[in-house]
Amino acid sequence: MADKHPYHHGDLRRALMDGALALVRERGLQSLSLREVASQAGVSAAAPYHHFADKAALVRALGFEALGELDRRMAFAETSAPGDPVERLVAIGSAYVRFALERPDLAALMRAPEMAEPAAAQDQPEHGESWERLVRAVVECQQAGAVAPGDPMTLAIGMWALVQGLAELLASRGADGIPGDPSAFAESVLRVMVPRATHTAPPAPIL
Amino acid sequence: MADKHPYHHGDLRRALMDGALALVRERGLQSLSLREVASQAGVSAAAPYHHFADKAALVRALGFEALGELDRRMAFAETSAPGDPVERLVAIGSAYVRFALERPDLAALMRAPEMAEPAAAQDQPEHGESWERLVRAVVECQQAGAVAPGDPMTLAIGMWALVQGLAELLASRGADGIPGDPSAFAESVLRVMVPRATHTAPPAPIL
DNA sequence: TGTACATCAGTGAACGCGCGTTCACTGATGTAC
DNA sequence: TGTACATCAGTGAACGCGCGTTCACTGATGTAC
Repeated sequence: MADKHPYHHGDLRRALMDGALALVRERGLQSLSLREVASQAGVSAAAPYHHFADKAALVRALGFEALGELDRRMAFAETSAPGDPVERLVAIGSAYVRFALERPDLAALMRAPEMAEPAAAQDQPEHGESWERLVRAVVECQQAGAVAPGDPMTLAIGMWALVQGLAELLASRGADGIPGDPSAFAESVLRVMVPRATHTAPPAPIL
Repeated sequence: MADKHPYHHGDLRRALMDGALALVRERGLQSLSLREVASQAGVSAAAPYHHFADKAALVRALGFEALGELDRRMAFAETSAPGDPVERLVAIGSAYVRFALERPDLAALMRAPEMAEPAAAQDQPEHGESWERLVRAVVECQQAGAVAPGDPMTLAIGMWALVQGLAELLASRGADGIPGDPSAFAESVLRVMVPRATHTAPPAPIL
């Protein structure tokens, strides 16, 4: 049991997933190779097939883990700023951007082509819980009169797209010409871009 | 000359680029293969090397063409709505989304990893002209008092991210649950998300 | 107008590579009696 | 406590594949005299 190379690995499935994650992190999802993952785990090229049906299954398993991690972060953001729905919306969006910047490996896996295949359909719908959190935040902003009225879906899709675009932009172009911390910058962009209510004035003395 | 298979192709460079474009369109950038492009053009696998230094050079050539096409579309959008800067901004953003939805092949090539390599640095900076057009439109909106004041770069990056995120979202998730034409939907999202001026009231009788 | 020759744009065969996956196998483990 | 046996999780060799790229080559073209 204290042997350095026991015949049975112990938790090869987990080791393969961790190794794959490291590989994606270092060299990108495109150059993820099942053989390399196996050899990095000190195991033959055939061994992974006792734990995953094929390479796509490994990628899918990682993708769902990534979705879970994103959701954990967004759930935490949802508890912030209990009194201010706009700040909460910003926090939720900001959590997405931070997630994508800190864990580009997970962000890539989450959006892997394998995740869109019918084989992945047995699990999570659409964006999972995270999407619902965002919609909820938008609706609460509208109820507080802080954000433009209208179809909340339209707004939520806009926010989702914004946040995803920001993540990609900041990740790829690095911090070219952007002052300070990229995710702080993203938050300030988010704050500006939240579609505030224009026609419904602040609940102060106007009329 | 009227021979079906003349020894010299005529314009092999162009034929290779067109073939590659078709391949990317059909099966994605990831499965673009130089050998297949060559054989599809009816030419040996070595022939492309008389026209491109390597595969990356082909991809880069296509990427720059894609940037050109995007810029052509954005330039056209810039001429619309001469009296209304917000509508012009929406039109420019909308042109990006339409481009990405109509020509996913070009959109992918434009963002290909090869475009970020130092070898591509001898050409276009950042996003080329297109980016300047967007900044210009944002500034004009601000000058007209129609859009939130503040650093125009922040706003422009927000719009760019939004538009890119929308394109990706609509392209990948198809039109799941989205009514009507995706690019029309994108335009309506854009219209809602343009950060209108809130504190500076419309230039009407207030004080 | 004709010929010599440099240049260009192809060919076809081969290189070495890493990949996902399959197969028959074997060593280790755990359970039933 | 000991033994028989089913099951599980590995091995190692091989399959066939398509890839980017290099090489020495040859056919076609165009130019100088």
